Amino acid sequence: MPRAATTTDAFNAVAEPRRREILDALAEGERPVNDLVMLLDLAQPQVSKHLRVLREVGLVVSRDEGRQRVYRLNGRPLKTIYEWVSRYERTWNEKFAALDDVLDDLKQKEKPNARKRR
Amino acid sequence: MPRAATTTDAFNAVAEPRRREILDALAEGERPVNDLVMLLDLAQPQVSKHLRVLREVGLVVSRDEGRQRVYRLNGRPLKTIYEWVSRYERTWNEKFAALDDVLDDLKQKEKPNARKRR
DNA sequence: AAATTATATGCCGATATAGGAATATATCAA
DNA sequence: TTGATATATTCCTATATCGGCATATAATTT
Repeated sequence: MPRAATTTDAFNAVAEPRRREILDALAEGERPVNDLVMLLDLAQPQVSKHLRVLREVGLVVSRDEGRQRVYRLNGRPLKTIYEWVSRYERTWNEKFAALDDVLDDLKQKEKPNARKRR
Repeated sequence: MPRAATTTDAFNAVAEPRRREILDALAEGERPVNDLVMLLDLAQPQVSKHLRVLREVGLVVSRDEGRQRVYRLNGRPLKTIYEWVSRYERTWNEKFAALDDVLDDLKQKEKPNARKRR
């Protein structure tokens, strides 16, 4: 069984750094494909392919404008990632870590035989 | 050129749902491999393999305890993901969106020929 | 109609998966 | 020492990917 398709979800789509760059560029405003090509210094077909993946997971939407196709960001699917990773904020944030220590101490007073984590 | 290795960074390591499950389990406290095997209902070799990937990107560390190997979470590498995805919070958060609208209006008063996004 | 511009798709090749099964290694128990 | 337990590694196979290149499609201009 190979890896899950890049179009499976936002997690997989966004694991590719070029696609994150594309999203970053679109965060400043919608753009036609060729703008992205020049901005990111990528070959046009690769940009179109990356955009296809991003569209399939709903991270971008497009609109035709003459012979250009203008792509626009839709960050909504990133919410899933944000929500998952947010739960871990305490593991690198010192303030949270300090708070956890206090809470651990309180718990230990309640049940003296509980063992401490972290 | 194939996809970037799963061990390239946290983005790639965490794109696999089983590995997220493992991290979720470890978030509650360190555990030996077999605990994870039973908890997640996965085959032992697959768990070991997933743990290897997680270790290579620094998301877990291990400690030997008798014949068990106890794994502990290190969320630090997730910070990169958090920081990247946080920049997009406004794209799904209504409050931010409303704020952006206000800011857009203010900008339009300054330069009347600026065009509006979103 | 022909040429130009903008974008998408198709084909190719190399490669790193993920799971399954078997096996290796290492520690502990009898 | 033998057996049991805990974990890691190896071999297997199928497949999706990424980039490069060529080409298809579609709209616009001359």
